[in-house]
Amino acid sequence: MPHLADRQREILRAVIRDFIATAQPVASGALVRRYRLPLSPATVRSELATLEELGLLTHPHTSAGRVPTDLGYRYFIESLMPRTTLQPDEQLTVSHQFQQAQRDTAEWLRLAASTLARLTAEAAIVTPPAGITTILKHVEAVPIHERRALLVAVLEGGAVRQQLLDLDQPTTPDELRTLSQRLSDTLRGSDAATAATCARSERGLAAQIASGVARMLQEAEAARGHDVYYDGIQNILAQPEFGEGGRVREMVALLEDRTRLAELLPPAIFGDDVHVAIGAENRFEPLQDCSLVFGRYGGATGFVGYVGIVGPRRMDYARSIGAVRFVGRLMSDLVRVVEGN
Amino acid sequence: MPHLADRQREILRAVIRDFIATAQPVASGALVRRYRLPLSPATVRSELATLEELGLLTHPHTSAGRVPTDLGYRYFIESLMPRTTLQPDEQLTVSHQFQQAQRDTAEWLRLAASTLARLTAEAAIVTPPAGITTILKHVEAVPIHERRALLVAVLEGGAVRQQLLDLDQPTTPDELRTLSQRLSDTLRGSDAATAATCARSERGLAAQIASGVARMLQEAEAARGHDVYYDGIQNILAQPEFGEGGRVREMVALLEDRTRLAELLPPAIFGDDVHVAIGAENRFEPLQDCSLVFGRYGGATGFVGYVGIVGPRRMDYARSIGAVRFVGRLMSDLVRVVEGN
DNA sequence: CTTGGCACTCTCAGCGGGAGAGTGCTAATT
DNA sequence: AATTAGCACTCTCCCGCTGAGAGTGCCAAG
Repeated sequence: MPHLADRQREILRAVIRDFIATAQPVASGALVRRYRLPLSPATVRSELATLEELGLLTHPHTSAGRVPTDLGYRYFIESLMPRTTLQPDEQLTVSHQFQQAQRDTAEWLRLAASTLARLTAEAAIVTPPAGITTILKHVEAVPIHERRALLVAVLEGGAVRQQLLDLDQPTTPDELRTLSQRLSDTLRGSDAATAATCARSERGLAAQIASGVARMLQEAEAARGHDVYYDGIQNILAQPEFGEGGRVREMVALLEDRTRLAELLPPAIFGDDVHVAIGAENRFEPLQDCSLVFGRYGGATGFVGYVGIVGPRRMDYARSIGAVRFVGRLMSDLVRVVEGN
Repeated sequence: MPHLADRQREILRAVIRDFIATAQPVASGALVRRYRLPLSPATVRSELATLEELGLLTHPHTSAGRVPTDLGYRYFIESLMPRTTLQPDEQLTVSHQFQQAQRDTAEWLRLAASTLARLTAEAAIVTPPAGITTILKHVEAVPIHERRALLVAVLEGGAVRQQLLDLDQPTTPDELRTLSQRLSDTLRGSDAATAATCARSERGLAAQIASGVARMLQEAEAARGHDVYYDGIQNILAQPEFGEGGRVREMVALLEDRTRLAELLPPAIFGDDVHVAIGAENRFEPLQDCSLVFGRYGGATGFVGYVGIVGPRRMDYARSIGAVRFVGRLMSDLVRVVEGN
């Protein structure tokens, strides 16, 4: 990261601000006018040339204004940007909505995605908390008729999975109830492998139910890859840089392909704080013109999920980072509540 | 609906086929060449003029080819289009996927949307089966710690809702189990109102749980409006007629606004068969350039949901209708299975 | 080091013209 | 009476041109 004089920092900041606001290359004259710089356009021009040599800005063509490079944005984020939080009233509204949505895992994941999309005016992505969805807390067999039952598994963290089971032998509701109570106690705390082992040591109906549970847990593990929530595609379409051209379609295709999408957020988060990948810094070819702002959330016991947004490089990073951080924190709180602390 | 001579029908069919395939106005010469008509372009031109007078075709401008009107498409669908079904191998693949996804309501709704989007290359919309989600089949209180429990309600049709409950008094797992068993028996078959009445006749912990159930059922009723699944937005972006311009954004905004979206499909289905709304036939302003193909699905007991697609007016109606019909039938089968017949 | 001045470059919108595609009409043909 | 060939006419689309405008880069003066 190059070292800059104060005046250069000031000018770089102004260029990026302006470009974020207008999506147009920024001219020396416009900078002087709009930011009341006590300098002449010529002086600003020479500073701009220096910043360009340092790799922080570019030129679309000879006689156009300046545009930030990935490195320029990076510098901006690291050392020029104020650390902002959401407005108190926004915070209040959002956390209020979250409190109302505790009830249902799927519901609050969807809420998180739509809230984030609205707050940032970008596309938002949320993955469910992993780990939480693969350990059994309780199982129940609900009779449908004498040869069929609905198996309902409550997982650590409150997620619920269900599966129909055709029973080998006719069974009364009472039998089923007793049996599922015993199995629920036996299987509590199991993951898929443990449940499968247990199923082998049982026989008859009990074995059938236990292996049904094992299958559900296994599916729950496998489903993690497909289970991704997104919202705010319209916000991407509203960006002038994505207005036309086939690029948008590829981006949307990526967002709609949950299997690929699930791989987008997780990598490369070390610390606990929000992470930013600018332009070419992310590995996904269709997103080379985009930036990602993402973080992880989760409880004390290490069940973590990811939450983030995708938008143009030219993005209000201060606000985006603030929003992702805030929503991530709210989600962590909720996970902790569900974990029972 | 005007009456047409055989030759006119033939020509109209050819025009619509061609326009669906190419998205370009269709010229008389091109028709003769491509469809090997035993006529001269001049003859075809005069027939085209007749069809235009009848309101089945239009002209973008004087020296351009013909384009179908809404009425033209309507005539095509009613009397020119072959009734087609999906290829046997497609049917097999799709129904196989559906069988694997029985387990989870949310999962198969999502699957239905993505399957339909893939089959038709349009955007797909699916609503959950209503009714099914508002009558209780079973309730279970899972202890989290002594003052907190997770209430899990299994609804008719196998949907599951859940809610955290802070208990007024410390309770042992065994107490909780006994209690929830009794309440499950009492409340089976209730809707929100009945459960609320029952809650008033109980006291202490039982009252708390019962009113929790009532609240969940009520929320389930309210949530129906928000609970819509869509997929295939990328397919809309791929259509040449929607390539640019702000119209697409409005369309996507409509799809992403679940509250409005939920109102899109239900109206005006009388019979059991698939319904088509062409262009201005639907009430939604941003969708005036689109057609909807939608149907309802459901079980014998009258729990119905809607399933459909949105695409450009210029759409392969035969295939779309076939796909919607097929997926709708599969979903009806699944609902019936879950209902226990 | 800063600044005014100036030449130079590049984009963009607008204009005109020519090619091409396609129609509509009319008169000839079957 | 229906069909067809011929032809004039219309409209779009593409191409190249041009002038205006915006903005830079450089240089020489302050």
